[in-house]
Amino acid sequence: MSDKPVRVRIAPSPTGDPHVGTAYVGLINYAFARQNGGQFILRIEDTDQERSTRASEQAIFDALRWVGLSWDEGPDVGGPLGPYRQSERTEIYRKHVRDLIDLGFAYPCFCTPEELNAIRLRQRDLKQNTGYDGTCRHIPKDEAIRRMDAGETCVIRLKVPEGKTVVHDRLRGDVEIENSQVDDQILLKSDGFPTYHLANVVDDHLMGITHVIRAEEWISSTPKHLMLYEAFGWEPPTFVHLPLLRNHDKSKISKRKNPVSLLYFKQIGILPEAMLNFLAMLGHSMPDEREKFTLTEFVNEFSFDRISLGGPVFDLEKLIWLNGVHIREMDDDELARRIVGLMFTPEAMKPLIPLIKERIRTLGDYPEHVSYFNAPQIDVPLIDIWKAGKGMTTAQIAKMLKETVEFLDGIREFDARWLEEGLRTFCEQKEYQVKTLFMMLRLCITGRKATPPLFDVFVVLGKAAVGQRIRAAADAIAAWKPPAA
RNA sequence: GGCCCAUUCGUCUAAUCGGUCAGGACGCAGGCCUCUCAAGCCUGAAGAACGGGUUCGAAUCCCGUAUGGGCCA
Repeated sequence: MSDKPVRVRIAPSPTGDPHVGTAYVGLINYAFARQNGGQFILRIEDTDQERSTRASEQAIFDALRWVGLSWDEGPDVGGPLGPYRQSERTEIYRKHVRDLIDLGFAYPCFCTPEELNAIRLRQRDLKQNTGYDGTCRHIPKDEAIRRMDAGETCVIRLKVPEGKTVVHDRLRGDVEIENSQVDDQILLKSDGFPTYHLANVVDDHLMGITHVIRAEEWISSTPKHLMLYEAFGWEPPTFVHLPLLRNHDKSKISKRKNPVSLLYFKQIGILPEAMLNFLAMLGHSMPDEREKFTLTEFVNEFSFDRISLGGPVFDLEKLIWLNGVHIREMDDDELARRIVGLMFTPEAMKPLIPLIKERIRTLGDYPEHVSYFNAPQIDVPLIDIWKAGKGMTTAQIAKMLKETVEFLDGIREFDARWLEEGLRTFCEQKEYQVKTLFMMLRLCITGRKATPPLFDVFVVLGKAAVGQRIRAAADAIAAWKPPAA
């Protein structure tokens, strides 16, 4: 290992809500950088033009700043080795791919989707490993370049050599993988955009990254990255593959089964320092086993040697407990400021006002009308939901609610008119009673029978919280027994 | 299905040179305190995936199996 100054990075994709996993991996990278007097870099991986948005990118900046992680270089703060947005670096990737072709480590592939599909089917029939069979590898280089320059549609693939590749992982030791297991990975897509693997390696090298600290899911693609370093003649960084955060059933953490949006945790009133503190306890422990600590303390004590490799389950209960500890130990004035900042700033209150204006008679009525907006969980009156079902079994109700969440997950725009129309159509198709479903949803997300218009409440609450609450209610009702008649 | 990673109470974890009644925390149960509810304090139930080895001695090292997970398809 060299004694170059430490430079690490996180590279989130700006799709959807800012993810708790980004904060987790960010925290470890941040701690390692700070501990070693190095730099922590934020790079935006927006090569998926379809799904990336500027709004999502901004939400990542905001969420990381909210938890208290700051970066030394990034799209918004600049830096000497930018640009830090991959969509602004496509020329760099194209040049490097050109070099790879010249050196014989990559080749253009003209196979059509139909041909690729045929290859896959044939391999499946023969019970071979699936993967590109290397047809276009054998096209002579000058012919291939001529066809490519003539504008024939193609992708550029990595020419995986024979042999095996050893990944030196800081936490797991040497991991050997046969190169025959590695596909001739696409490096550059036919639209001229790079894939993750290429962009990642090129950027990490050009940005002087010394340690790639990322989630375990990347370990099996590391051989591809190593081959690229080798092909370019670059020294690879140290790889550190962190355990993956898990749902309660141990699968990789996902929004279907767990709240994962940092926006959600903020909304229900998790303190940013508690959020970070909690994440720091997953897969890592302090030498004295203390559970409450600050970011600075974590930076001082963090060590790769104290990381445990079993994928930790994200336990919301414990997060809420820890948050309570932080609240109790907080200075009164500070706590007051935090509550005001969360609930009573003009910006935070504004969306709630139209919903309650015609329902309050004194200003003092305000709190009871908005109490469910920032609640971490709703005490769902199961008996009322059951009664609203008018004879439906709890299993039927749970099924209906789950289907509704799935429907909501797929909805394009989370806006009141759109939601109502969508759900009415949904009821028609499924032959559910509109009134019944709407009352149940009201009970699920607010715990009450009387509320402002349902879909206005949906919009203010946001997609993450709505999905979370309905899911929780569905689980609760499924496990509940109605009273005997 | 192929490859890879992992495996200590339900959950987060400790014990890093093999010797511990396997410790702590969340949650759960019971109790104390108390106008209620929290908080706080006390007590309790709860764990080494399984099978082989190595060793005087294994949670700890090795092998196999199982289970979970990830990636690719």
